[in-house]
Order: sequence, then structure tokens, then C-alpha cells
Amino acid sequence: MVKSAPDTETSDKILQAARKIFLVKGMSGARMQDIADAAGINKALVHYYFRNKETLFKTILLEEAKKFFPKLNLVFESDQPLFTKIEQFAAAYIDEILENPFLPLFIINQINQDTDHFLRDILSRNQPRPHALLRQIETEVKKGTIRPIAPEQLLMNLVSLCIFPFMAKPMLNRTLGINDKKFRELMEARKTEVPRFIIAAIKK
Amino acid sequence: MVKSAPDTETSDKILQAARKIFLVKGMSGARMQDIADAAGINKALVHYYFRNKETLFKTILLEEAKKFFPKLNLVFESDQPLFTKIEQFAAAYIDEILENPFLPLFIINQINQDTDHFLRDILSRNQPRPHALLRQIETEVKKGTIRPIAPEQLLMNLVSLCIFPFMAKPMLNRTLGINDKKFRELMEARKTEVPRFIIAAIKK
DNA sequence: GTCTATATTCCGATAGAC
DNA sequence: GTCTATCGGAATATAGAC
Repeated sequence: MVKSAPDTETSDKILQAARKIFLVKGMSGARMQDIADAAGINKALVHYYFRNKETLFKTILLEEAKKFFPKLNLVFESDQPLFTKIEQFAAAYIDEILENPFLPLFIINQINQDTDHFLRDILSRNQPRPHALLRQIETEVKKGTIRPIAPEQLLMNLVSLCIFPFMAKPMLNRTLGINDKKFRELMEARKTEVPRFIIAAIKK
Repeated sequence: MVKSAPDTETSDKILQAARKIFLVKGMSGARMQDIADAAGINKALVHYYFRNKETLFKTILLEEAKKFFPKLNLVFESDQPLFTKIEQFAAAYIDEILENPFLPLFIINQINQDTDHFLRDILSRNQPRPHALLRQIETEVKKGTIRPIAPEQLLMNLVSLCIFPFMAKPMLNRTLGINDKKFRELMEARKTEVPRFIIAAIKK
């Protein structure tokens, strides 16, 4: 059997289409017909490659979760000084989300409805380990290098500042009266703005 | 016709049940049967009071949107000095979300799928007006009272720091190894921690 | 107003031809 | 592997008795 180029493989077309639909509409909002249409094939063919909707969805979810969670460890596990970690995390994470703007909201929605513990199990294998970072913050506070702050609060601040604007994009666009181009510029600026803001807040 | 107490009225029971279900599961994930069960009545009765699922959903959505958006104007329209505004907003908004933890994610999800522009039209009537706040920040920067920062960035920072942790709660609980009680304590602390953090970042 | 029973629609899934 | 046609279940919605 001769295969066509990988990116035109039917299975890949389905995955690509499914990703697009599921990330925006979620499991219950997506239709197998929509996915088939987006892939330019027949609905039955989707079932031929992936037994059922749930299988297809979990394939996508697993793939995306493996993209999302390990990136968090950038800030947890590197061996840099605190300020450097913060700078690297913000730049890398915002860049990542610029490429996948729907990913954070999708993942958070799935965690919120993870009734069968599918994601919980993925998480337990790709466990983020914030312990080192939290202790690092604690140490800096004790040394008096940075202002007193609960390590958990600082961690939440960093993640919030990087992720939230993407989830709120439609609201921000409207409230600030900006278009997609302007939004992207704001996010590009945030790659340095967020670390600057945080460091100004904690530096003595 | 004699009415029972308002909170035991059938229509109110339905709305209360529908709110609980829709806020967690969304429009497509919710079942009319679930709502009927939660209200302790028959499924047909839901259709008697609200013609169909869409009508019921939009009733809830309208109600919740009217709760959510005007609260944003707390930070936009009050006549206080900048630092006071920030303090008041964080305290009031975090308190509000502590009472309605599912509200932000619900609203943001709806905005993201607002294909029929239902929410867009609500928004255009309850328009948040950030202009005054943005100019206020700009003025302070020019006066040299606070460090240079783009007004839009500061606004995004404030909103992000208040809202995001609630949306990411299940992830935070797991990553930080905390329970609901501890999470609530962290959020209570944030009511003063967020303003302190922001002011430290921008104060000269 | 509230229920039971039933109609209708929608959608995931399968059968079977090519 | 890919399609057309269809099945079957689930969910929304309505009819009609009480």
C-alpha cells in the first residue's frame, strides 16, 4: 500500500479537524458531522479510524494536555535564579499560547468536568512539581532578597498574568476597542511586561 | 390564585435548578431531565414555564451577565484615587466570585461561543467604560506618581489576578496539594494581597 | 399546574455496496 | 478505504388526562 504525504493522510486530516472543532466547542458541543465536514470526508470514515466520539476526543485531549502541562514545568524545574525563571517562563508560555490561543480555556474546561478522572490520571503522570520553586521563593523571602509574599500567591500571580488575557480575549477586544492585530501586539509586549511587573512588585 | 412563598414557586425552583446545571455544564452539556430532577419536578413542566431549552438558557445567561459585567464598572467608574480603586475592586470582586465561583468561567465560555451575538447585544447595553480609568493611569504615569506602564496592561493585570485563580481552581488544588478550605483562605488573603502586589509594582 | 405517555428531532454508530 | 443508506438511542418537545 502506498501512502500519500503524511499531512494528507486521512487519519491526520481527521485529527486536525477534530482538534479545531473540539478546542472551540468542547466534547458535548461538537458534532461528528462538523468534524467530517472540516476534514472534507464522510462521517462514517471518522468512525472507521476512531471507534467513537469519545475515543477521538480523548485522543485530542491527551495530545493537548501533554502540550499544556509539561510547559508549566519550565518555571518549576529549571535551575535558574528566581528572576530569570520568571522571565523565561513568561516569554515561553505567552509564545506558546500565541500559537495555541484556545488551549488554556479548553484544558481548564476539561479539568472542570473531569468526572471520569481521565485528566487526573494524565496529570498524575505528568505531575508539575512546584515544590522547588515554592521553596526557592521562601528562601529568597527569608534572605530578604525579595519582599515578603506567600509563595503560592506569587506562583498564582505569575500564571494568572500569563494565561488569563487569552481566555478573556473577546471581552478585552470589545472593552478596549481593539482588533486582533492590536491584541497580538499587547500580548507580545506582555512577554517582557509581565516579568517587569512582577519583579518590580517583589524586588527590594 | 394563591401563590406560595416566592422561593418555593415552581418557576423559581426551575430557574434555580437551571442555573446550577447550566453554570457547570453549559448549554450543550446540560439535560432538561437533569434540570427537572434538580428542581424536583417533571420534565414537561419545565417546558410549560419556559418554551424550550434555549429560552431557559438565555434567561439564565442574561441574569448572570447582568451580575457579572456591571461589577467590572466598580473599577472603571468610581471617583477614587487610583490606589483606592484598585483596593476596592480586588476586595469586592474576589468577594463576589467567592459567592459565585463558576460565574467567570461560564461567562467567558459564553462570550467565546456567542455566535448569535446574544451576549454582544447585552454587552452593548451594559457597556463597561474603561476610558476614565485608562486615562487616570496615563495621567499618573505622566505626573510621575507611578512607574511607566501601558494603561491596558495594568488593567489586564488587575483583572487577571482577581479572576484567574478561580477558573484554575481544580488545577491549583491539585498542583499545590490543597483542599477547598485552604483554597478559600488563599482567596480571602488575595483580597489584600493583590492590591499590595500591584501597588508595589507601580509605586515609585 | 402537574403529570404520563408519546411524538419528533437529532446525532452517534453500523451495515453493506463499491 | 470510502461512500450511501439506515438504524437505534437519547434528548427535546408536545398531547392530553387529571
